[in-house]
Amino acid sequence: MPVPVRRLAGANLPLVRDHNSALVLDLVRRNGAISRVELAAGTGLSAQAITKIVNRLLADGLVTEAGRTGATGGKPRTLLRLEPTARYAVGVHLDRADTTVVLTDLTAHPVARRRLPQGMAATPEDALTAIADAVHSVLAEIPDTRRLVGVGIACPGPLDHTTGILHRVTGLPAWDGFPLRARAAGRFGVPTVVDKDSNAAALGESLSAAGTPDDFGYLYHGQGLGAGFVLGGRVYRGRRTNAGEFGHQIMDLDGPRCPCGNRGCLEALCRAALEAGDPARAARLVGTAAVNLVRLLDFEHLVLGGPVVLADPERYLREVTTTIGALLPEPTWQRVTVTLTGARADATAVGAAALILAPLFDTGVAPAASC
Amino acid sequence: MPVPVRRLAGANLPLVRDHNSALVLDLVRRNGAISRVELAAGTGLSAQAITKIVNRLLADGLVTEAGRTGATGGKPRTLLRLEPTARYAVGVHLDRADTTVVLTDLTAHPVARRRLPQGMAATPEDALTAIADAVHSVLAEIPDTRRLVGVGIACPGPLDHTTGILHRVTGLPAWDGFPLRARAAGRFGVPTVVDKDSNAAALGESLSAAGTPDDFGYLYHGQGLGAGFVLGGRVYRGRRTNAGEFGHQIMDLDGPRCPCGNRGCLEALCRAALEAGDPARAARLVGTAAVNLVRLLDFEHLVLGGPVVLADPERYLREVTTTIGALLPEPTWQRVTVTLTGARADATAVGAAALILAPLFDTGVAPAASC
DNA sequence: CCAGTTAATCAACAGCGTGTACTTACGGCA
DNA sequence: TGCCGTAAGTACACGCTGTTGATTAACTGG
Repeated sequence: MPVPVRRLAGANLPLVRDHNSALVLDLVRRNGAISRVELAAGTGLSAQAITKIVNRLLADGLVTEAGRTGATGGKPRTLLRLEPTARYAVGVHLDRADTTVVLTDLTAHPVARRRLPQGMAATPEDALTAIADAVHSVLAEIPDTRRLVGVGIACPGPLDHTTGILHRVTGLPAWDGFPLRARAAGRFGVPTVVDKDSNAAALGESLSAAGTPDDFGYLYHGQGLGAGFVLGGRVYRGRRTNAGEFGHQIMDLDGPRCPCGNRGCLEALCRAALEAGDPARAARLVGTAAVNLVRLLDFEHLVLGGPVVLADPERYLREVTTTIGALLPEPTWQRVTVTLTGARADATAVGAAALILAPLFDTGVAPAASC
Repeated sequence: MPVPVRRLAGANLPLVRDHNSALVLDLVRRNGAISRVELAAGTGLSAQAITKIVNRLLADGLVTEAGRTGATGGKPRTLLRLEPTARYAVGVHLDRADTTVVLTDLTAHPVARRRLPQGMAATPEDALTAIADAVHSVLAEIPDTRRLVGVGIACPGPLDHTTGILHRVTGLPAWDGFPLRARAAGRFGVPTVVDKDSNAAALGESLSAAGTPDDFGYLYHGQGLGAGFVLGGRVYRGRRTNAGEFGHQIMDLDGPRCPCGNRGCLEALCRAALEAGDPARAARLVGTAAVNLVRLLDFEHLVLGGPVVLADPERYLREVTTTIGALLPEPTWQRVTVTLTGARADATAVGAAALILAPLFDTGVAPAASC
């Protein structure tokens, strides 16, 4: 039988329910405290439907009633909030030199944290063992282990997010082809997801920062340079999870050779600047590449993170911001805002946890940006 | 009352129906001819649901039964096809120097075509009058005017797709702030949509070419250089319809000044190459910028269009392809395919019609790319 | 204390896909 | 020619969704 091209996407009643529940939960999350009336207006659903949905969420303990608004001549509105302790997620940032494990609550706020000296220099199995220990250690903070939604793992690419298999991680042949997701899931016994570090960090920013827009780019400057894109409120990974290859953007046709074989890659230029003791110039180069990015994807918001950024965050931010301001014309473009990642050094680990939390607020059915 | 952040997205029964109908219609479109069994497998819906949905589509005349497959020991499958004449759309490519108007059927194939000497050099009202005449002229080809879904208009940016208002079109102050969508809709009396030329062309490729993937980039090389992105089967426009600003990608930090004020913009480099009588070099420059694009968005497919490309399509295609091959490493990247736009000179006008047809195959509720 | 107003809920209902059972339509074989 | 096995496609009752229309809850103001 010829296999149809499109993957399953038929909608039925349970799916409608889950979608609307997630939609309401997402609205509660974004607004901090919100009334049923506003939920109805924000979703387009009737007040009656909101009542039913909220009752389900209350029964599940996901939201709680928290005070009421000042009345304006009628019954005051009851405010609803997320119950942070209703669910937890573990985020693992598996990096080259070390590993960070965090436990976050439903609001993606970290409540426990472990740092492991083992990174990807260790063998996969050794690293997994150390991670498993740390995961079990942080889980002691949870009142009821059943509240754990799952474990998210962020690590350097390339990798395949759908299968959770790592590919050719630079300089780490032992991890090439390692089925990280399957192995980790087997150890933890809970849903496990693997994603690129920059994707995770971007999603983490989306979930943990309050007013994060639906479209923005996360720029990670560490040993390498990567980017994570949130488009329409979701991580955009591309077909092979290769999206966000920021470091090898060709910025200078006659530039210096990069180990990748090409000339004038952003990463090669930045490295040269850093080795020359000029981090400000590296930041300006990233700013220039960011301008290209803004022009391509119409971003109005960028988030900066990673060790190089955090070495002197304010200066890095300043250099990037002024570069963008200098290279973009006034009219529309000037709306672009640039911020530093909220979770600082733990941003990627928190983002890894966000990989697990995000589906609670988005069941995979979303509105279009069409006419 | 504080307005909730998120726009309406609550799902109810009618929406489920429309979504599933569009989903089925999309599967029929993509596969050319497909059986109910395959529709069930492809959507995840039960055979009974497919029966109901297909019956609705048959009643509406959108699909027709067309033969059956060879039986394999049981009842043979009945094949379903789109009925091309069931719906029509008009596409208008309003360009600087001239205007192209096409009428397409449901499959986005052009069935009538008019070329107008008036472009955006004319006053908006004069141009609209000429367009309106052409639109009424092509509508004579339709058996029943009620089958017209609407009119799509593609023109150079910047513009706002949601409002249909043009902004600061370079060198055409008369059009600045012109509410094209509203004015055109008033004249035609049918749904009207306005979008950037490159966005329209990209969507047109998505709808008219058979095996177009869900994610690809359309590169337009004409008077300027623009790009249109189809991500997850939909045009990605960004918040202000500014996505796809490809011409002012900075490719050479020490390059020549561009009229935009910066140095080394792709457009400036290409223009210099063309003026030097070296179109091959221009194509290679575009190829280099395309490599950056592929790395950022993980594209496995690119489509080339626009006058400069079509001046010598095969050579342009060859130069771009070889450049990409030279700059991308073997392993994963090498899957990238590059093609020429199918509709050639009318590609943008056909794409404008596709803006109207696309919602028939996608109601705005779509699957996620999540775990 | 009651009228006016707004929030939230209760109750009956329409319509979606689903599950079970049935009909249709073909090939194979006697 | 007729029967059987197989697979496609359909009827019908059902569960569950959000919706519409009426009702109750909770506050302000006179």
